[in-house]
Amino acid sequence: MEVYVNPRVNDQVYLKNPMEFDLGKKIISNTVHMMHDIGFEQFTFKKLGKEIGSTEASIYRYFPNKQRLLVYLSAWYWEFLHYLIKLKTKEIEDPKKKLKVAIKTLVYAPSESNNNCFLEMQKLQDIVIEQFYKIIRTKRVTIQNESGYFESFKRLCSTLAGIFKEIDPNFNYPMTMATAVIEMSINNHFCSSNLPTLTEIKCGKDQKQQIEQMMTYFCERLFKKCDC
Amino acid sequence: MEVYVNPRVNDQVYLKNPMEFDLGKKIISNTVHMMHDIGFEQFTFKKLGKEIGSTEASIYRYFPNKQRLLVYLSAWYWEFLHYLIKLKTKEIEDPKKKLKVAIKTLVYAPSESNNNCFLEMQKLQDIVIEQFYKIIRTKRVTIQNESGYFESFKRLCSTLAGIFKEIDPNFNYPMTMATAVIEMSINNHFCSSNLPTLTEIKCGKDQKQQIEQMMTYFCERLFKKCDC
DNA sequence: TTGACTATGATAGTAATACTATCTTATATT
DNA sequence: AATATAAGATAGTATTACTATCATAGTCAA
Repeated sequence: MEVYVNPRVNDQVYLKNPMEFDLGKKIISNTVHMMHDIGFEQFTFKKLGKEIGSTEASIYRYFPNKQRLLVYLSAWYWEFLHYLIKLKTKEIEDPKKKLKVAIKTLVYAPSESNNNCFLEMQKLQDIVIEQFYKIIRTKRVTIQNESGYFESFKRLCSTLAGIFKEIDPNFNYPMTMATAVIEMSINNHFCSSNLPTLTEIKCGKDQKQQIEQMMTYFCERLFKKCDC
Repeated sequence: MEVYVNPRVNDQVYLKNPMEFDLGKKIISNTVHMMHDIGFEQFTFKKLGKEIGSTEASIYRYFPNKQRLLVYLSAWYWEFLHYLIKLKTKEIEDPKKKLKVAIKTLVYAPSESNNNCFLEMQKLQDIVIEQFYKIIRTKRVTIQNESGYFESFKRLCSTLAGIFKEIDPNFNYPMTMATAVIEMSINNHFCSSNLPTLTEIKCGKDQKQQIEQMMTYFCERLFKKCDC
C-alpha cells in the first residue's frame, strides 16, 4: 500500500498555515531535525532562523511561540497515525484483526514512512514521545482543549476505543484503555532506550517487535473470553 | 493507623539537605504551594524568595535550578507512597489483597495525609501529576538516572511489579504493568478534570472511588484465571 | 504601468529569566 | 576569642521570548 500522507492540522494551531508557503515548510521540517538533535528546551526561534537562513521575526509570523509549534507537530503526528489506521482497517470486518492492524500501525508506521510523508516521521515520533506530555499536562490545557489543539489525538483515541467496544461491547473503559495503549507504546519506546529498569522491553533491533508483542499480550489478556 | 511519614530523598538530588534547615523547609513547603498555584513554568526562585522573605541567592544554595527542586519533590512523593504501601501490605499474605491495598493507597493516601506529613500531599500530587513527565522524559534522563534521581519511583514500581509476579508468576510484563498502573492513576486524575473526553472517569466528589474501581477492574481482567 | 498587497528580511529594543559572584552580618561551636 | 557556617544584600551577565518598525522584492489587478 503506497500512499502519500499529508495530514491537515486544525487552523487554530497556527497563525499562518506553514504548508502553504516555502518558508513555512522549511520551518516545520527543520524544526523536526533541530528539536530532535538539541531537545525542546534548547530549541529557540533564533537558532532555527539562523539554521534556515531566515529570522526570528519571520518565524513568529507562523507560530506565536515554540509551544504552539510543538502542538502543530504533535497534531500532525497523531493525525498521520489516525489516517493510516483508518485506511488500513477500513476493509476489515473482524474487530480483533482491526486491533492487530492498529497496533502494528502505531508501532511500525513512523519508521516506515520516510518516503510517503513530508516530515521525517521517525524523528517526529521521538520528539512526540519526549515532549507530548509537556503540552498536554499544563494549567492551560482546558483552554487549549477548547481551541481544538488536541483534536487529532482525541480522534485517534476514539477510533481505538471504538475497536475495543466492538471486541467487547460490555467493556467499561474503552477510552481509558485507548489512552493507556498509546501511552504504553510511547512509554516503552522511551524506557527501553533510557530507563531500562522500568520495562521488560530490551533495546535493540527487534525493539519494535517486542513492543508489538507486548501490546498484543496485554490486549489479549484483557479481552479473552472464558470460553474453555 | 497513624504514622508520621518523613521520606528521605537521595542526597544527590540537592546541594544542601533542605530538611536540616529552617530555610530549607520553608523552601520546599512553599514551593508546593506556589507551584500548585502558578505552575512550574511561571515559578521562579526570585518569586519564591520574595514569598518566603529570602533571596534568590539563598535558594540556589539548596538547589542548582528549579528542575532539581521538582526532582526533589517528586522523589519525596514517590517515596511517601512507597513507604505507605510497604507498611500497609507487610502483614498481608494474599497477593490479591496486597494489590487492593496498594491501589487504595495510590488513590487515597495523598488526600488523606495532610496531618501526618510535612508537605501538603494533595497539592504535591497535583504537581507531580502535571509535571513528572517533564523531568523524566528528557534528553538528560540517562545521566540523571545514573545519579539516582529516580530511585524512589523505580522502587515503587518494583514493589508493585513484585505483587503482580506473586499473583501470576507466569505474567510476562510485571514492570511494564507497574508503570502502566501508576500512569493510569495519574492520567485519569488529570483527564477527568482537564480532558474529560479522554476518560470514562467523571469529575466530582466520588472521582477517587471511580479511579480505584477502574484500576481494580483492569487488574482483575488481566489476572483472572480461566477456572470456570 | 501603476498601485496595492503580501511575504520576508533587517534591525532594534525590552522585560524577564537563570544564573554567578562577592561582600556583609548574625549565630553557633570550639 | 577564633572560626565556621547560614543566609541576607546587592550587582552583574548572557540568554530568552518576545514586540515593533521599516525596507524590499514579487505578484496581481485595474
